Amino acid sequence: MPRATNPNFLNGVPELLVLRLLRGREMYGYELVQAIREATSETITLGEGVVYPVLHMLEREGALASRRQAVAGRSRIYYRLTPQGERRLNDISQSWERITGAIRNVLEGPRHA
Amino acid sequence: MPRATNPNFLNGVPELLVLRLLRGREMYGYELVQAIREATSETITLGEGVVYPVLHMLEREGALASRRQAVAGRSRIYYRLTPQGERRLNDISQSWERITGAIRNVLEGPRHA
DNA sequence: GGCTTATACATCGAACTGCAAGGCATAGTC
DNA sequence: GACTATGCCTTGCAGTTCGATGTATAAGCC
Repeated sequence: MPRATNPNFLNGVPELLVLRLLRGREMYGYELVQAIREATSETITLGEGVVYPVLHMLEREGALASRRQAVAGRSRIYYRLTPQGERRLNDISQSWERITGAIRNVLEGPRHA
Repeated sequence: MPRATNPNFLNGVPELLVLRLLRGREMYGYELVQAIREATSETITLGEGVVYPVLHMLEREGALASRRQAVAGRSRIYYRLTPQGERRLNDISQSWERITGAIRNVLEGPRHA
């Protein structure tokens, strides 16, 4: 019998952060790398080697749409959330809270009235 | 220059849960598998294939000590936290809270006064 | 007696992340 | 003309986690 499974658990935090930061305003990859560092006060630093593959994957799956723009001789690719991407963000956020909530409960102890 | 790195990030949740549950009372592997399921209200289910290797690794590194005991024809291996294991638990817990706190901040948005 | 389920240990291969490193190109600065 | 910052990208490695599988005993059921 197949085991009940936690769908990969806590992975996908980079994906979660990227989706969340793209909610509301479009950004390009390099910008996201720095935004993540700032938004987490240096706690989380994702390299380009993490962010770009995530962006490509999310676009391939329809969660993001992109737009090319030249700026001062440089070519930026701006990404924005699609409706599907917003749904995805909501799903992952919820899942994230369920799981970290469960862990938090365990850490805080069985009962500390 | 070497990139600043987040030390493996969010992995090691099984380890964290095992250490936490062993704080205070000793348990054996099979018991831990179920305790984790119950303590998280079925949110997190770790198979034996996850728990046993973690136990072996933690013992090998001195965070756990074990004791064999026969119960009703079955042989159980009880694990308990060593002082080193307690330190390890504290470190990981702190790190866990720093990181999930940072993520929570991002999820909640830049400012929602 | 024969079947299934629960207890209890264990290992292995596959899959997936995430990371560091590196590569390419332009623009600005000293 | 060398170095840094910006901006894109890919690849190989290492570490986790997962699911499946294996072994053995005990207990319940028909």
